[in-house]
Amino acid sequence: MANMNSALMALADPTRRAVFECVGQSPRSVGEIAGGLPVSRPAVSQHLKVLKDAGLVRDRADGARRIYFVDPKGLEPLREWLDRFWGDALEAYAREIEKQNQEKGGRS
Amino acid sequence: MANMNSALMALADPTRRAVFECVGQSPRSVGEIAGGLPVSRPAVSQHLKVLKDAGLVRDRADGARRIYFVDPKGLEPLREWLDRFWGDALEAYAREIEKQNQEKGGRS
DNA sequence: ACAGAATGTAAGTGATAACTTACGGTAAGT
DNA sequence: ACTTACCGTAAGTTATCACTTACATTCTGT
Repeated sequence: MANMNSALMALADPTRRAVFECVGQSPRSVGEIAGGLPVSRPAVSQHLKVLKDAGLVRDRADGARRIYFVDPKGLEPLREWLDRFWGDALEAYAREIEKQNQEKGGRS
Repeated sequence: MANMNSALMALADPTRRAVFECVGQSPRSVGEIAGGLPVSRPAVSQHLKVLKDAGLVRDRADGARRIYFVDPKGLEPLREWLDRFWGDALEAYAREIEKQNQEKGGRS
């Protein structure tokens, strides 16, 4: 998929986000990632599959191992959505606070 | 809570994100929000509670109605995390691609 | 005071997701 | 060729989540 929805769903789970951040520090194998987390290796493998389907990570072969590394492109849709929403939210919030102040001052 | 984890979990659900974006366009009541979505009004109420606990929206009384509006502060932790991770990811990705090119060129 | 509107909450249900163990497949070393 | 290491996937279980209907509460207007 690799759209914003799949990226958000993938990053929502704390364990999976820990996997993502671990891979973000430096490219690592599945066993290395699982070694630093309180879950089994297959669990990490499944998390990596979700992250890969979301376009957040990619992998390459290294002998019998598989090295995973982050793909910044996967974060781009999320960044764009957040930036756009951020601007609108700031404006709307300013208008809302102004409205509340008017209500306070204008009451009988 | 109002940390990054709760914000991500709250925004992961498509319906709840639709509620969030609807409120983001302009402050609205619960009934107005539910009118534009294919779910019941109590469902919207529950989604708003999650968004409120995550610090993403706030509400004010308006007679018998409740007007909900976005709070940009709720998005701030998520923005900071994403910006920081974005920079690291770009560097790491550049190193990774460089390494892959070296492997290609350096093979016997 | 009463009727109606708007909302929050409780209870129950179906689906989904995260995790485990068990198994199959591929690559490296002896 | 055989063993070992590393990984992905299937099957099953448990918990959580999103949704619905039913009910309680608060506010407004008559």
